[in-house]
Amino acid sequence: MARAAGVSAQTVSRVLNGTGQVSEKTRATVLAVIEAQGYRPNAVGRSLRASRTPMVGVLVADIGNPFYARLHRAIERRLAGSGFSLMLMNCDDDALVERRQLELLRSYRPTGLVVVPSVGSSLSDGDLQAFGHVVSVSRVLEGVHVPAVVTNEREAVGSAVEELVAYGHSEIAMILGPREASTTRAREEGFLAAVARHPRCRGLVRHTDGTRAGAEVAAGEVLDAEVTGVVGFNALVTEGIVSAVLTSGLRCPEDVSVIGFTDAGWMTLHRPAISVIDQPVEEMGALAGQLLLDMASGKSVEPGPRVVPGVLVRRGSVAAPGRGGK
Amino acid sequence: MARAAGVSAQTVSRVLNGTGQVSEKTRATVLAVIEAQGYRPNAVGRSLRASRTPMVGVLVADIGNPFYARLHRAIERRLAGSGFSLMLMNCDDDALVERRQLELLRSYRPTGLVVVPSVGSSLSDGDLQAFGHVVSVSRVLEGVHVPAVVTNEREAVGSAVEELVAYGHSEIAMILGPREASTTRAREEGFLAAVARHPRCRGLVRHTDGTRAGAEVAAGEVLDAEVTGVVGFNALVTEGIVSAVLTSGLRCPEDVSVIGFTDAGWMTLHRPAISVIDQPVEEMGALAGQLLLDMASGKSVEPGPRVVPGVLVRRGSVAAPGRGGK
DNA sequence: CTGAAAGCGCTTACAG
DNA sequence: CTGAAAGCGCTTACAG
Repeated sequence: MARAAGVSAQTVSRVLNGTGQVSEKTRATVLAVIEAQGYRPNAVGRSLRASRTPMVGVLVADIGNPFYARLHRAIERRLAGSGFSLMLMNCDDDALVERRQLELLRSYRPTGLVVVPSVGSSLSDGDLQAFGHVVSVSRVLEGVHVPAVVTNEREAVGSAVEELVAYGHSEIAMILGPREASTTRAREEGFLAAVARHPRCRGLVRHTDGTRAGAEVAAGEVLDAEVTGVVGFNALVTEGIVSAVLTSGLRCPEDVSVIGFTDAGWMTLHRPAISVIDQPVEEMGALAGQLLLDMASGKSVEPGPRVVPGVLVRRGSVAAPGRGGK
Repeated sequence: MARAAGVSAQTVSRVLNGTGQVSEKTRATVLAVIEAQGYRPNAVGRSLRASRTPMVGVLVADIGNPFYARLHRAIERRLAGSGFSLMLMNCDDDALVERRQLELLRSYRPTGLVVVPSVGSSLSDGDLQAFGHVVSVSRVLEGVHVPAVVTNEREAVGSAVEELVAYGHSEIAMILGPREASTTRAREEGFLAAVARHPRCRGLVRHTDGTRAGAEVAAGEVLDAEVTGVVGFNALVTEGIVSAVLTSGLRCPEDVSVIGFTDAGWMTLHRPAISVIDQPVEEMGALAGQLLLDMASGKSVEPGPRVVPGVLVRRGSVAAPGRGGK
């Protein structure tokens, strides 16, 4: 390349990076040759020299979950034009796979990492410091000091409980995810705290593996227990709840009210449309991307959570409890 | 690292790669120091030397579409343990973004590329040869000679038509995606060919932008035209069709039968459950990964399509046409 | 069995 | 304004 233009490699480098002084004539020649040859600078050489790759790893628990797909897209959008590329990795919510994926990522010397820790993740500050800049999203790692982007889980779930109570429900349940997930604990606490605010109200809680099938079983049991309102842990669990309502022969919302967590396309398609606590995924991804850009540009960024509000979207799946009530 | 173990860099290299001869004693020392330091070889240095990065780019049209998320996961699974990492990129079905993403990817000198071309993609053989090994999936690029993994679109859509005809439908429609997509053309041909096999059958076809909103409008028009059976182009379009059926006040399957294309979780949740032509996404991803591994290992791989069968999954959304029929 | 030398493509001082 | 030199971390011959 440099030879074809009749100049040295570092002159090409100067033209490409806009550093140092280059005569207008030389610059034009170099740019012409670049164009003619379809030359593209080798990012590997550049990274070796810089000892950092302009790449941000994104490790999520389950790429099949639309929430994470939307999150990836939002981060990508925020980082567009910054020169960073994204390397998306999936760990199937397996702590061992997570560790293996991070090892692989680390070998590329990335500039940063956005991580949604797996359930039962054993990641420590020590593991993460090799990544330079780390932001965690949605789930929080115990004892790890990195900036985190999270939803106001407790308040958001609380607003779902208040909605059910306002409609007159007193026997309500929440179908949760795995005990080990920080989101499960936060949403459970929010649920129980909100229920406790209403003396006549009784709250039932079930933990599941977070799959549709698991949630369906748990929801079936809860419905047998004469509950009239059910809150879902996430979109998949909400699928399981709706499925259980259908197979139990109960009607929604006449017999059972349902509120989901995290919006999904099918929720507006279902009859009744499913009311839901929606998480601002785009905002969360953009914020995570911004935090990473700040850190990468040397700004000091405090560790700890950035809380983003979940919002109750009212549709048709909540009504006054009528089950056995007439 | 090498210094800490009291050996030269290339001895460490030999231990790490299992090449050449290393005494058992030296090997043990080196491994101990690697372990103690948490040393991880720098993939960048290795790639620079090899002039190829052990990385496979995966460029999809829309990461928010669960089909592509499942595809990515299947490719990842097939490539697990091969030493290749995946770099997932999204182009939002925009040919310009696609080109930009590929430029970025190219700067990393990846070993291969799996691409689902964007609608209206202008990619040529010339653009793609910089990637060494390329496999296209789902959509096919006109005039580009690479191995491709595709569904038997025509036959699969044909089987949906046959199903409707077998139930007695004669006025049927298909809501398609964008004209420029190869999948649209193939599915349209399959639809029209199957309809043509039945003289009493009339087939109506509508092109859309492939979004739920666009499909909803088109499906609404088609339902006004007294069609009794509708076939969807993909999962999102099928959402639009189901939504249009709901808002039109018609009942499925009593008034209108619906068959989707590409399975999605909500389809079993909807009442009636939606019958669908399912694509074997896992198989497609595994095959794409396999083709790439074959090419990377120097096997000669013929360009051209590998056809994988779509399968009709019968659920509850098809019945005999009753609309105005009694 | 092990090390010194060279080079992958780039950028950062340093000379001129 | 431009180039020769050095070095990022690795691996591939080549000596010993």
